[in-house]
Amino acid sequence: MAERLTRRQAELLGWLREHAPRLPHPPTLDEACRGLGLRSRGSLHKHVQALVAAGLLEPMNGRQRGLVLAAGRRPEPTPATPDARPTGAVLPLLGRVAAGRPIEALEDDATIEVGAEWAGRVDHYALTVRGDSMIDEGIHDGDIVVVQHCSSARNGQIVVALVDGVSATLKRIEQQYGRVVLHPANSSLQPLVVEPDRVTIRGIVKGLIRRYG
Amino acid sequence: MAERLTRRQAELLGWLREHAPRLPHPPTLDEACRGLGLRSRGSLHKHVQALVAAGLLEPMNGRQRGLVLAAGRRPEPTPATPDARPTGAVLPLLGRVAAGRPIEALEDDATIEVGAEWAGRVDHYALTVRGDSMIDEGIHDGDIVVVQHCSSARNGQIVVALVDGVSATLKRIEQQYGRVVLHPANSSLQPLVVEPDRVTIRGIVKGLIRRYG
DNA sequence: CAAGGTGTTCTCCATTCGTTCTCTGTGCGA
DNA sequence: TCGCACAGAGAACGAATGGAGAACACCTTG
Repeated sequence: MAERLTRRQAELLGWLREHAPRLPHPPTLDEACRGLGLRSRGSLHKHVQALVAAGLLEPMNGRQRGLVLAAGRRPEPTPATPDARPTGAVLPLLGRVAAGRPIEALEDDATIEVGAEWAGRVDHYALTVRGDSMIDEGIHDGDIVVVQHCSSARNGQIVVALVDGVSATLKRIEQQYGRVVLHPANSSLQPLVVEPDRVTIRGIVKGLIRRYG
Repeated sequence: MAERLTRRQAELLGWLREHAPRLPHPPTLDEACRGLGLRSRGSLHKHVQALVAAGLLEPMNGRQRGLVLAAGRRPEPTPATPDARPTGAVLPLLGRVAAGRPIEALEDDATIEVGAEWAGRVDHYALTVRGDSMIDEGIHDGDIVVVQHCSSARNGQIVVALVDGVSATLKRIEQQYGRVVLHPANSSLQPLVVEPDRVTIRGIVKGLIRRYG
């Protein structure tokens, strides 16, 4: 029973975990074949049987569209990868940052799980990006940026900046003598030039996470 | 009793849940037939009986307009995903993908730690992006893309595509009848139009990770 | 009463889909 | 080199599913 999954079995399991929750009905073997790039139901069926035997799939018993993940009774925490338990980090997701508006607070204790490279960074937090003001930097609406809380920055860094205490924006910063230029990365927007004491830096963008549908 | 609903039974149930509350009377079998695109009362009736047997519909007992949802005693709790895994995941970092060149293999067992949203996705891997061919999509040189291993894609998705078995590229795919258009997201590059059998899809881009200095 | 609407049951049919089988190929270790 | 585990293709079979249509019983309405 403690059999190790083969590569293909693990791929099938991963595909099901990914797709099954979003499908209106459990998939057929043919659909799973297409999902995995197979052409033969029969081949896939062998992998299905192995997963059923491992307790990871419900027995199909001839039922059509019977490709259903076993109910969670089986702990079996993701075998497949014999990984060295790389605990990810949980950062607070503080809200949204957009051009021209303050950070909207999200419902409290929203969090996002990020890669382990951010583990232990207690001075980091995450924001959801609204708007396209940084699109030329590849920061799109809906992306999540990882921000290090920090009140100063080097020129060229992308910062969360408050102007006059409001209007949190994501901008590339350029600090010159006697003035600060906040560059949007969107050719249809103008740089903002303000006196240094009107600008508050709230953090430096250190990472970006995006998910595609 | 614990039988799973078939596709059609589930569709009928969904139709009833959507429409019944807005109708002045419970629908007749014929009305439900039209709603589901059926022509035969008899066929629909079989599905109705199955739902009655499952306790999801009130027994009609010959009553006219007797198609009534069973009283809400059956909440049918969306199984959802039983796992709330707060652990990060390790994906293999297979190499680099660029416009016009095959995937360069990296030294073996290079890995990257990603957020827990990718945990258990054994069919996912990561690639480092080289070049600017997708810059208008916000995918920059040096970014890391998370790719789901997959051999087919829907139009509009960003895929890792091989043309003639070589030249792994990151492109937005558009599959038309008899041809495939691979769109770079860079206004200085032209879309690539090829026959479907020359294109091999190696995966679908599902996520993006960037780190700023 | 007749007519039409409606639920019920039945038979017949087509397609989908799970299952099993054989055959092939590949990589790996003894 | 052989054997074995893994992987895939494809054919064939039968069960599950889904549908059409006819026939009938019951009811309401004119």
